[in-house]
Amino acid sequence: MKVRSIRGFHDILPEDIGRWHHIEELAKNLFELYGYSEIRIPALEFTEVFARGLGTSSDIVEKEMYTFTDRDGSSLTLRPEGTAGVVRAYIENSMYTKTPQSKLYYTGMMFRHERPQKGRYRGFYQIGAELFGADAPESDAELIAMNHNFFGSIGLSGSVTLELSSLGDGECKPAYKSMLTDYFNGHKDRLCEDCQRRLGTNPLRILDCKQKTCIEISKDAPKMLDNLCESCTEHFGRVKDSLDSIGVPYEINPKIVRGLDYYTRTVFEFTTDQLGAQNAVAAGGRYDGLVKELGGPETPAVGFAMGIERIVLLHQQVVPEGFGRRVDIYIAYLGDEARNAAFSLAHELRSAGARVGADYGGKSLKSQMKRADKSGARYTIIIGEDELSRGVVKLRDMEKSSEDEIALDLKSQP
RNA sequence: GUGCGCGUAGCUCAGCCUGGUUAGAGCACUGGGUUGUGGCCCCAGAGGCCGCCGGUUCAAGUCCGGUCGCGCACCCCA
Repeated sequence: MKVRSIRGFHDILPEDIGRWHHIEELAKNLFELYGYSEIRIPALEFTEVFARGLGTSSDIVEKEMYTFTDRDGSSLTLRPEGTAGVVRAYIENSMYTKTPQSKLYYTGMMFRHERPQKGRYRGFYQIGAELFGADAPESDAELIAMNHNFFGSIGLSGSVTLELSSLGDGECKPAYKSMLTDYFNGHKDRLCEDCQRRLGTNPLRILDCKQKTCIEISKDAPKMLDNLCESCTEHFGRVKDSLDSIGVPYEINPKIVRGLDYYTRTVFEFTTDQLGAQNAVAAGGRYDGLVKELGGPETPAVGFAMGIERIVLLHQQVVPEGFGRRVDIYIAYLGDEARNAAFSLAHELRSAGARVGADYGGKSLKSQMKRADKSGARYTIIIGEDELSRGVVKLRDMEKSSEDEIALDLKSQP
């Protein structure tokens, strides 16, 4: 029996890594442009960090966490998302005493024990950013704009849609929730099985149900956006105005339901219709209560996370070519003496900064040329006995199929 | 956790319905056609517990049952 990887976990192979690097580099550079710094935090935390952070009724905490007992009996969990751990680090390192605002970004693998499907893995990568200590709506807008610009920078503006809503704050959110529960209770017998259950757990999700009768019932349900308190209405209005003022397009979707319990006020998702059932490629929002919930001072915060696999998948569809790794020069040789020369020359060229490919397998020149072709090298240097005795090598331009002889030691810069 | 689909060469798949010689193709790989020149073409070669276990049968890649694995969808979510 061969060894194999765990279900839902996958390898990212060399042929794909160029695209990953491209996407990750653009994200990091962009985030730093906005003043964010990277923070690296553990993949493993005390279970409590997530249980308290995400809310015990959320599906993630209820049934999707990789939780196990450590040798001393404490309960540990592999992070299912990034925010709770960043908040823990923010509190533990008293970052609120250092600067009035903290702008942090992170990247790494997250773990959720779900049934895998297209664009969904049990071990998957996210890049996320969190802004602590800012309660102004313009901060929400700036963060969203940063996310929007990221999609622009990797050429996916046309493939994603920004959906925006507000969930209300500590006051109007619970009030709306009970209003909604009352409403759906009145139609309970007509709701689907799932929705009857949701009524008890999270009535907001009923609004997102795909069953025909549930959709019908939802049509006349009270809307969160009509029931925001005065300050939340004003906050949401200013978020929209700010986005308008810099031309970031969005669609209001009052049915956005985030999976984590900690969100307040602004929530948003960048969605696509090109990835099957997994339509969210990035999502986030404001979470003003979380820092306090985890034992820190009352601190407003807003953040988001992007699913890298999903973005890579989408990027592959939109920009299919051009991310293979290449070498600049391939060195082919004939004979033992020439092999020594090839070995030294490869070393020299690499010292000079060229990406050089060569294999010393003693294969035929034809075979070496094939490998040179596959390696994507623009030039192939051919060292034969003949040339060696004259102190020259052949430089073949693989695109033009032309050859020149150049001196072995004074390499002209190709 | 639920439903549906699929497991045959490194990869993509045909063959299964209607059981019957040595299980096929394309791509990739190796060698040759060209004593030292890539892509296109031609020739040859190598590469298979037909996922696994059991059942039916004279005979199973093919039919049946189970099991494991994978995929998609639901739930939920990045």
